Parts: sequence; structure tokens; C-alpha cells
Amino acid sequence: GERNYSCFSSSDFYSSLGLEDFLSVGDISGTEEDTDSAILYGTLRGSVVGLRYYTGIVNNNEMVALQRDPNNPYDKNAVRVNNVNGDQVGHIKKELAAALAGIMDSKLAVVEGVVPYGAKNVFTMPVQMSFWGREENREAVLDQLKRHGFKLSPPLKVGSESRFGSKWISGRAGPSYSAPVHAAVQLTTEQLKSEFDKLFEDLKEDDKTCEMEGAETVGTLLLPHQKQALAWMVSRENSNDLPPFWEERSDFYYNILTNFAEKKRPENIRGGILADDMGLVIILIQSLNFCLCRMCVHVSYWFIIWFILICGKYYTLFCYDQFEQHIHQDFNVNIYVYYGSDRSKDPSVLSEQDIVLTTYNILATDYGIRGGSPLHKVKWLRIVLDEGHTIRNPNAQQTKAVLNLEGQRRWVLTGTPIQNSVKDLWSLISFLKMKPFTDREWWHRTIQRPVTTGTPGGLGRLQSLIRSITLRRTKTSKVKGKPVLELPERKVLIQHVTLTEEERQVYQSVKEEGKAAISRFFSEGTVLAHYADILGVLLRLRQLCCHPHLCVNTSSSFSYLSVSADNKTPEELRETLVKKMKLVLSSGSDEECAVCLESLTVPVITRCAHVFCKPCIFEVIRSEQPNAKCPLCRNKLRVEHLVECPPEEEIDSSNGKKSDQEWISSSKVNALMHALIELRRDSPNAKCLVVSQFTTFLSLIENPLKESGFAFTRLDGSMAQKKRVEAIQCFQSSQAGSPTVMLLSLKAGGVGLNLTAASRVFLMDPAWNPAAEDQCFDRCHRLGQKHDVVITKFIVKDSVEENMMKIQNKKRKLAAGAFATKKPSASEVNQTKINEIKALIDL
DNA sequence: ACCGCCGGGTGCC
DNA sequence: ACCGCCGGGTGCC
Repeated sequence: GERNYSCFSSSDFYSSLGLEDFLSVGDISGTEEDTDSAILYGTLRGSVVGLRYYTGIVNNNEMVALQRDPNNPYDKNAVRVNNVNGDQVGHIKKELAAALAGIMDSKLAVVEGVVPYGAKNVFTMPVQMSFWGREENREAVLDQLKRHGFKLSPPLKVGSESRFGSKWISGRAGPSYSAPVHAAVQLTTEQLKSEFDKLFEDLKEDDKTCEMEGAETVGTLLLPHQKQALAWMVSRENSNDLPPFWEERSDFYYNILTNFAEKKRPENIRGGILADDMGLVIILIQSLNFCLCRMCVHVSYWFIIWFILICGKYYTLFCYDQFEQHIHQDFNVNIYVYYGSDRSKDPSVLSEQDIVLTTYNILATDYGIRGGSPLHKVKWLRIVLDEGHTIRNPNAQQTKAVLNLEGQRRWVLTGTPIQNSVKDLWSLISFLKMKPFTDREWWHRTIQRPVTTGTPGGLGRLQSLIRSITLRRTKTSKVKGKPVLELPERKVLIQHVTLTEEERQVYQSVKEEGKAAISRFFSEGTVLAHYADILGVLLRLRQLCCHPHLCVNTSSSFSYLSVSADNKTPEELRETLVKKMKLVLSSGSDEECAVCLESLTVPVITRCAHVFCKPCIFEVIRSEQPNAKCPLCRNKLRVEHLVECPPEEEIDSSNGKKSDQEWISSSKVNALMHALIELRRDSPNAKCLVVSQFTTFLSLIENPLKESGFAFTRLDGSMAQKKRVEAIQCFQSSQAGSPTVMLLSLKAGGVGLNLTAASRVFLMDPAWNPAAEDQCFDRCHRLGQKHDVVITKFIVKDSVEENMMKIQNKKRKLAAGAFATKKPSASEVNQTKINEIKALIDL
């Protein structure tokens, strides 16, 4: 909404820096998504009329949806009443509709209905309505109702919504309300956490521990947990079970959450979620391309074989996030790589394939094209989403494109089925076509809200739902009492680095200058308004900890801090946006485009200060016109407001050597080189990753590596796909003379990136988000790793890096306990942010 | 009777 | 709808 505009313009900037996880930037999504903080204002009895004109039928106690019908020729205030299936039951009586229309259109409240009794009436039936909204809108809603002569009853708990399968208690006479049940109990963080752990750790179930031999060619190579996964997947595809929460009654099928019934048997869920936090399954596909470790080769073949043997000659669409071109084609199946400008737009070409590989980005781009996407014209036998969690934003074009694919058997591979809250699950559940959750209203009313408010039974529902469709394997999962995977140890060492006198002087002067500016913001009370600028200060300090050359124009660096944010001319606004974009592009390497989730190609910045690829954001604007909104903050988007990055200056000096500038070292580089040389002396065959967020730093490090005769390779987000594959294969190779060092940018590659050849990691600079570090470490500490993994973090003593570590530790502790609990209030979030800034700059 | 009352026609929004 | 509402027919006691 526009009301939040001023917030967005500053806060979206740090989300594009990827710092929101670290610096507790609150979720400030618009009202439509902000349903979690809704409270119940009260209830109201109304009537549904015109029943005999519609075919939709309901049961007593069944939930109904109220939907505005503004184009109704008889009454612009019309409100439709639909049953769970989406069939219209009738209309809300016009006097009441007149009161509801304004409230619903302005989104002041969400109105939900339940038909308490009289469901079989011929002409009209009662409907019990609940009004939900944000605390601050309560008065406005009550007011609007009052003006039309309606008054809400106190928020009784509506029976069918509050307990698992509970019924309305029918009194002998009059309307049947259940007595107000006790208030919902908010579970403690620990309780919630342990409940969620249980969601996934259910290996005792028969259908998940039963093993199945693979195809003959690979069967002998399967590990027990892989055989289990195979058996489970096959059973899921052939299962005749009703979907969760459905019961067979005498001659119909009954949904115990919504009390909806229908004669037609609800579709089985022929698929599920393979949730795997270490790529045990994800690796199956991706390791095809990194097939240097024997086990991975077979694991991946196994997966392909599974699809061929189980499904016969059918075509299967893989949604492939980390796109790879080199696919082994040893199994005599047709694999079509649907990617690049020469991709066939002919659906029948796709239909001829056994397997079609594509990316979310392509899928989303094609979805909007005139004439329709060929991918959406094929009826797939199977659709497999790799990195399924990337579709967790229900409003993203990618999600919409995925949800609209046709295909009966649907699989989701994801390491993190629930990223932050239950909310994230909806897209996946919807993708699996689980009735009635494909409609977000039923998901929200029956699962999400009960869970987040701690309504008794809510977690139980979620649990049984997840259990029925998910196979979960974690590093600690056990099969027959033995861990599914015994990984070598992982050790993290902190190596402190002391700056030289000279480095310290520069650092100190930049710090004092920044500190003075930030102090001024504090005294002016404009800290949050200058948040982006503050991040800029911190960025420079972080860079100075690494190498003085990373921080280019130090002396005049903060001149822009004094520019007032208001009253800018268009040219000034443009300049500011360009500056912000450059800061984003240089802050950490490989900033992602939120549309394609890949590295930014031709970056442009929106007026709301979000950075996207130019083609990506153009496509968004084109397909959503005339009211295109920013995918990240929902602010209005206009093509003419987009600002491109002026080309004259090289931002990414990826080859490092600033033309003839003489190479100098730094304390941190010295520390690294000392460690590398020692490692080469002690174990000449050991391979290591040198990781930094700054690609320019990696480029600088190339100099001493060459001087000391190291064979090294490099992987960062800016590299073309072919180069990346080459770099990885070359590094993973065990041949003599193959590189022993890989320069790796922190965020390069996806979960599937397999760098198990390395057993040492040198992290050159701490990341804002500890999870990003962990994910990076997991690229070598994963299936296939033969050695203990030692990670060395270089941290400059008495610097912003040390302060970052402190906050990281705090975050880690928080993350360990927090899950789906109530969101902190905006003021709490801001206070945390302010405290973190103070801690970072020693104020 | 510019009323009341009767009884038939009729029926969402 | 075994209702409400509408509008035409009708009109002392």
C-alpha cells in the first residue's frame, strides 16, 4: 500500500543488500499479505439470499467465502457467497452487502463466513460472519457497520474454526453458537520449535522405512535411505489414499476442516515434498554435472533411472534453478534443455521429450508471452521443482507460472520447506494441488492462522498434513538406528588478524568520519532514514579490513551523507539511485535479482530502490500493466522511472589489476598466504576454498597466488554458465596439477554446488547473515566429503568484523529458538536495528 | 377513497 | 415463501 511508501524507500535498500536477515529488518509487506497480525473484531449474523439461483451447496457448519462482486449489474455493493469448492451459493442480503462493500474494498477487514444451520433451506440461509483486521482499523470497521445499522457481537470463538473437527453445539432452540471456548494458548518458542522438529522427524512410519531396490543397473549402489526414498516416492505416486483431512462417508467425501462435502472423490496427491537439508536428494540431479565423486554419479543416475523405469516413456518437466548445460545422456532418454533464445516455442517438440529441463526464470518469462507459454500447453506426466522453496512468495511471477503448470505427478525438492513461517508452505501445498488449500483462504483459515495464533489443534493439523506428503532427511536422521550419512567432522577456527600501523590509520580515520556522521543521525533522530548510508559506512569499514584497494574513493566517500533526502530534483534523485545501485553492486558479490534469482545482468534500480535485471523487471511491468508493482515491496512501477547503471565506470573489476596499479598486500592477505603455504607444505594434495563476499578482493588475491605458484581456479556469480561448469570440474578433479585453490564468492552457486574436493575453507570476511556462511561451508561439507573439514575465518581484531561476529552469535542463538512465533512489533524491530548499529560502530 | 382492507402475484444481487 | 412486499380491486351496515 502507498501508506508504507516512506518506509519502503529506505528499508528495501537493505533487503537488496541481503542484510535483512542480519539486521532484523521487519517484514513490512502490504496489508494483503499481513494476515498474521489480524485480530478478530467480532462476529455478525447475516443472511444469504438467492439460493435457488445457484448450484453451490453447503453443509451446516461449513465455511463459506465472501467475495465482492462489484460488477454486478443490480447492485455495485453485491457480495457473493461461495462454498469451499468455489461454487456460488448465493448473495449477502443487500442491506448488509451495502455495509460490507466499503469495508471489503478498502481492505479494512477480512470477512469470513460459516453457515451455522439451515444449509438445506431453499431461499435463504443464515451466515455467521467473522471480521478480522489490524488493531488500528477496528474503530473504522465498527463505524462503517454502525452507519448501516449493524453492530458486531463480541468475538465468540466459532466452533468449527477453533478445534480440530469440532462441531457447532446445537442448542434446542435458536441459533447455535458454541460457548466461547477458552482463549487460544500461545505456545512458547521452545514448544513451537520442538513441535516443528517433530513435523519432519517421523521415520517410524511404515511407508517411509520400507526399502525398494532400484533399477538393476544401479540397484546395488543405493544406500538404505535412498532405497527408502525410492519406495516412498513410488508408493506416493501409486497411493489411493484420500488427501489429508478427507473422510469417506456413506456416499460422499467429507472434509473435516471446512465441513465441505462432495460426491466426487478428491484427487490423490501423486507426489510430495522431498525435504532434505543437505542435498541428499537435490544432489541427485545436480551432481550430474559434477560427477567426479563416484557416489554422486550413481546417486544421480539413480534418480534419472527412477523416472525412466517408473514412468516409462513419458516426459517430465524439471524446474531447474541452477541451470546446467552439460547433462549426461547415457540412458538413452531424450533430454531437452529449454533455455536460451533458440528454445523451441512448439509444445509438440517438448511433448516428444522424456525430460525437459528449464529454469524458474524462463518459466516465468514465458508465462507472460502472447500466445501462451509452450511449457503451459503441455500436460506433463511429472513436474519436479528443484529448490522448491524459491516459489515461496505467492505474488512472484515465478510462483504463478509454476502453479499454473499442468501435470498430475508433482514433486518438490527443497532443503528448507519452511524458511521462516508456515506461510512459506502455501505455495508448495498449492503446487501439489491439495484440496482445498489451493485456495489461500482455506489454507489460512484452517492451517496458517490456527498454527500462528496457537489455537489448540492447529499444530496437529499441520503435522498430519506435512507427515502425509513429506519425506524428510537431515544430517542427523537415522535409519535402523544408524545415521543416514556419516559425515566427517567440521571445525570452525577463528584466526585473528592485526592491521599494520598504516592500515590501522586509514581504518581509524574512515571509522571516525563515519562515526561522526552516524552520531549526527542519532542526535537528529534520523538514523533509520539514513539506514542505507549507514550500511555504506559499514561496508567501507568491512572492505578496509580486507584490503585498502577495495575501498576506492575513501576521502570523499561520505560526501553524499549530507545530501537531504527530500526535495530532490529528478536529476538528483537519479544520481542518488545510481549511487545506491552501485553500492548494492559492490557491497557483496553476486547480488541476486529477486525475479530470476540469478546474478544481476544489466542491473536497473527502481524508484523504490530495488535492483533487478533490466529484462526481468521489464517483463514484470509488461505482464502486469497498467498497475505493475515492485515484486519486493509492491510499490508502483513505471518503466520511465527505472534507472540504469551508467556504463562508463567499471564496477566489477573482475580481473582485479587496476590496470597498472602496483600490487600491494594487506594484513589479511598475508595471513591467508601464510596459511596456504603452510597447508601446501604439510599436505600438498589438500584443496581449499578461499571465500569472500567481495569479488574484487578475490581478484586481488589472485596476485599473491600467482606469485607463490598456486594452481587456482575461480567461481563467482558473474561467470557464464559454461565457465562455471569448467571451473567446478577442474577443481573437483583429482588429477595431478589440478587447482588446489578455488576463489569462491560467498553466494555463488546454489545448494547443489558440490565442492567436496576441498577440505579446507578460508573465509576472508564475515557475512552479515551466518546462514549464508553455513550454506557456503556445506558445499564441501556434504555427501562425498572424505576428510574432516576445517574452516578458518579471518577476523580483524578491534574492528567492525569483530562486532559483526558478536551480532552473528546472537542471531544464531535467536535462529535456533525462533520459529513462527509472533512477529516483533515495528518499534521493537527498529530498536533492535538501532542497537545493532550502535554495537557495530562502537557508539 | 388523496384512505384501509382484501387477496393474487411474486420473490437475490 | 406456511413469509413480506407490491399494486390492483374495491368500498355502509
